[in-house]
Amino acid sequence: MSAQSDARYLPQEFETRWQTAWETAGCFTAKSDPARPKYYVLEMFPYPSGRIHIGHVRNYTMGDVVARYKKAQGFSVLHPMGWDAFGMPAENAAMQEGGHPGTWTYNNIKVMKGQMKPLGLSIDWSREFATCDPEYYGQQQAMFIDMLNAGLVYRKNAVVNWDPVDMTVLANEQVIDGKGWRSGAEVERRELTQWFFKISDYSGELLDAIDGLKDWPEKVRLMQANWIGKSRGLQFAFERADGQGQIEVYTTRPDTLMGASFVGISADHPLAKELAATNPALQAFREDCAKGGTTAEALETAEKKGFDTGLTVKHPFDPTWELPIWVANFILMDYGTGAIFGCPAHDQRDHDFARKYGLPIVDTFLPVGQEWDIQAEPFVPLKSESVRWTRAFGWAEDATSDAAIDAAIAHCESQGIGTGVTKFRLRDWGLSRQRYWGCPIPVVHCQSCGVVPEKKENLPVRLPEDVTFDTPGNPLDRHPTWRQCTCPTCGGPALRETDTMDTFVDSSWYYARFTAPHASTPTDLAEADYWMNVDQYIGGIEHAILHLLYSRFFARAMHKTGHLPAKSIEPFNALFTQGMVTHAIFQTRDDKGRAVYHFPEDVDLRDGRGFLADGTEVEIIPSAKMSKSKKNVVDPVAIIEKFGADTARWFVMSDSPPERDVEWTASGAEATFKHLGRVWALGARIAALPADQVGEGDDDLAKALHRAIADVTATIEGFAFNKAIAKLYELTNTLSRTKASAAAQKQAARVLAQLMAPMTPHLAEELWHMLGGDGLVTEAPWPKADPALLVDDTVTLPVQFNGKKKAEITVPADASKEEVEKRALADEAVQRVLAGAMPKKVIVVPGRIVNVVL
RNA sequence: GCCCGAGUGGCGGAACGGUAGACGCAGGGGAUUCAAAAUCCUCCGCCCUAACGGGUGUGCGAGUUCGAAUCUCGCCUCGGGCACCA
Repeated sequence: MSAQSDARYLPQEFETRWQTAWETAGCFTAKSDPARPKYYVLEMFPYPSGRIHIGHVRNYTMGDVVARYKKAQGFSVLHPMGWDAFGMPAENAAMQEGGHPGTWTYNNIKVMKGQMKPLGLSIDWSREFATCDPEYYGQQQAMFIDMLNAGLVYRKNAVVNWDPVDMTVLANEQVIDGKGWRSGAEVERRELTQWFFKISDYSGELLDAIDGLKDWPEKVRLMQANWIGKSRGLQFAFERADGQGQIEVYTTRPDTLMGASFVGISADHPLAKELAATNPALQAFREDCAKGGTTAEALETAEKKGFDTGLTVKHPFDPTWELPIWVANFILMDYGTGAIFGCPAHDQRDHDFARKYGLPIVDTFLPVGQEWDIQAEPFVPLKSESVRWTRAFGWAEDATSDAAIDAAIAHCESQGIGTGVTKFRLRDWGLSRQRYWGCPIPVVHCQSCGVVPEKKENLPVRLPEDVTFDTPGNPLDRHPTWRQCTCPTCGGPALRETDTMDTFVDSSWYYARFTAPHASTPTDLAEADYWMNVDQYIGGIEHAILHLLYSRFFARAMHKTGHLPAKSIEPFNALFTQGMVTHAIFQTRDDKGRAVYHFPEDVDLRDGRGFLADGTEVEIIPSAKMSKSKKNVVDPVAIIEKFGADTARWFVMSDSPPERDVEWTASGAEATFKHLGRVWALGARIAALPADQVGEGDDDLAKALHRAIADVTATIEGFAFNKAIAKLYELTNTLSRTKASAAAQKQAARVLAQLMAPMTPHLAEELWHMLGGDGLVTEAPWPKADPALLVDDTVTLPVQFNGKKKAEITVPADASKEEVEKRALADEAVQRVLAGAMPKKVIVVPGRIVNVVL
C-alpha cells in the first residue's frame, strides 16, 4: 500500500488553517476603492434566537457564493453581517428563565457567531453590530427625531389585542384561537394612542416605483402592488331618511349602485357609537364585535354578524327608495370611510349577509346567454368580462364592469352625487410597541409643552438595566424612576414615552448602517454614496411584503431627512427570495389542550409515526417554516463538526433550486462528504503525476473544461446553484476518466478548484495549493471560457412523428433546413416508420428538432 | 376569507413551446477483498416483451399548437403572507 492511498480528505485539518490565511491576508475586509467597481451583497440578518439552523446556512452560503464569485470577478465587495437583536423572544426568555433580555441576546449572538465562523463565510466581521447596541439604536432615535420634524411621524388611535386578565397588549402571535396565550382569556380589541409613520404619503410612489425594480422577482412585485392596493371608486354620501345627517361611503363598485340592498357601518363607526349610547342591545353587539384578535384573518373568517339600527337612508337616485342601516362586524373602520353599501347580487359576503338577515337581493347584471338564479348564488364575474346589464345607468346593455364603473362615476359626478377618488389599501405603519426590549421612542411628555422630541445631545435614550419580567406588561411603565426626565423645551419635569419601536424599524435601515457602522451620525454620506445600493439582497420569501416595503419607505424617509443620497431611495437593486427550509412540527397537548412542541431529535420516527422517549405518540404536522417557537429546527452544527464546513455548504446548495422550499432530510450529507473526498483524492492523484507525462484527449478535456467554465459562470449568475453543482459533478467525472497529458490535467484540476471555490472554498484552497496554484484561490481571478471551444461541428437532432420521437440524426451544425429535411427523410429508422407513406409536412427547427406530420 | 407561489421516477431535482427524467441520492447486479468498509464497472419511471421493440407517463379536467412539464381556462392539494413573530 502506497503512502498516497493512505492520505485522506480530512477537512478538519485544513479548514481552520485556510480561514486563518484569509483573515491574515484581510481577504474580506471591504475597502472603498474608487478605482474598482463595487459590489454590495447582503443576506437578511438573523434574529439571535440561540442557535443557527439549517435555513441560516442555506441563506448565508448563497450570499457567500455570490460574494466570492464577484470578488473573483474583480469587484470591491462588501459582505457584512449583523443581528436583528430586539424583539419578543428575549423578553419571553426573561419571563421563563429569569435574567435580562440583553444578557440572553448577547449570549445568543456569541453562540451563533461561534457556529457561523466555522462555515468560512467571506464576511467583513469588522462591520458587525446588533440593533440592540445603544450605538445603533441611538442613531435610530436621531433619525426618528428628524423624521418627526419632517412630518413623517404622528400619533393617532389604533386597536390592539388586549388581554383583560394579564392587562397587557398581545402580539398577534400571542393570540391563539381568540385567547391570550398565557392567561387563556378571551382577547378584546382596544384602542390606544400610538405612533405612526406616514407611509401612506408614499403609497402612489411606492407603487409606481415597483416598475423600476427590474431585478426583483415578479411575484414579490405583484404581492407589494396588491398590498398597496390602488383602487378607483366613488365616494358619496347617503342622506338619512330622518334628515339627521349623512353616511359617507366609499365603493369600488358604483356600477352596482342600483343593486344596493343595505348600508353597512363598522362597529367603531361614529354613528354606531352614538346610537349605542342609548341602545343597550346595540352596545352589547358592539362589545361582541370587539371580541377576538385584530388580524385581518380573524376578522374575515369570523362569522358575519349584523345589527339592524332601525334607521334608513335614501337611495341617491330615488328618494323614495330606502335602505336599512346595519352595523356589521366585517367592516373595518380604518379602510375607506368605515361604511359601505351592500350589493348581495354581486358579492359573496354581502350575499351571505342578505340571506342571513332576509335582505333583498337585486341583480344589476346577469351573464350573457345564460340563466342565473341570483337568489341562490351571487354572480361575480371578472370586471373585464362582458355582461348583460339589467340596471345600467348611462352605459350599453352589454358592457364590462370596468367600462361600467367609469361610466357610473361620470354619471354620479354629473348628477352631483359624490366624486371619483383613488384610494390605497396601504395603511400607515404603526410603530409603537408596549414592550421593553426595543428601541425607546425618544420623545417626552410635558404638562406644558405637550409631546416633544428629546434633544439629540441626550441620545441615546437608553433602556434601563434594572427591570423585572415577573409580571406581565411593559417594565418601562412600572420602572420607579426611568420615566422621569426634564422637558427638552421648557426644562420642567416631564415623563418619557414608554412605547418602544417595532423591530421592523431596526431592520429598515441596517443595510445603510453597514456602509459606515461606526459613524457618529446615522450614516456617512460619502460611504453610503460609494457602497449603496445593495447590489444583491438575499432573504426569505416570508419578507416579501412587510420588511421590504417598510425598507423602501424608510430609505425614502432617510433621503428626505438627509441620511441617504437620492439614488438610494430604492435600496435593493436586485432581490433574490430563497425558499424556506421546512420541517415537520411534532406536538402534543397539555392538560388544557394547548400545543406543546418537541425538537426533532427528541422524537423517534417509526413507520410514519413519532414517539417521545417515554412512548407518548406525537402529532406530526408536515412541512412548516422552521421556527424556534415551534421547535421544528434542524441544527447544522453536528454536520459541520462531523464532515466539515465544505460538506455543509455544498450540501445545502446542491439539488434544490434556491428559490424553492425544501423539506429537510438528514440523509445525504454523508454522500456529499464522499464526493468531496473523491475530488480531493483526484486532485492529489493529478498533483502527483510527473509533469512531463504525455497523454491523449487534451482537446476533448479542454472542450469539457471550457464548457464547464461557461456553464458554471452562467448558472451562478442566474442563482441556479444546484445546476452549477451538477455541472461541477460532470467536470469531475470527465476529469477522473481522462487520459490527457499531465499538463492538461493539472490545468483542468486548477480550474475545477476555482469553479468550486465559491461553494467549497477550503477544499478549493487545498487543491489549488497542491496543484501549484499561485497564492490563494480566493484572490485568483475567475477563469474565462474560450468561445472557440464552446462550439460543436455536428448536432444530434431528434426526429418526431406527430410530436413523438422516433429517430435521431446527426448533421453538421450549419446544415440548411433543406439539407436537414433531406437527411432526416433518408434516415433508415425514419424510412421504417414512414413505411412508404408520404409526410404531409416536415417541420425543421435548426439545431433543435425535426417533426414529420403524417 | 383575501393576496402570492409550488406540484415531474422510490427521493432531491433537470428540461429557450422542441429527445421528459441532466446531475445527485437511494436501490439492484458485477469486479476487487479471506471478509467487510472504501473504491471501480453497470442497470435503474411505469406496463407489455426472452430480446428487438411497443405502449404509457410531468397533481386532476378541458383547450391552443405540427409539437405542451412549459401557454390559456376550470379544479385539487400543499406552502408563504395578511399590517404587534422575525
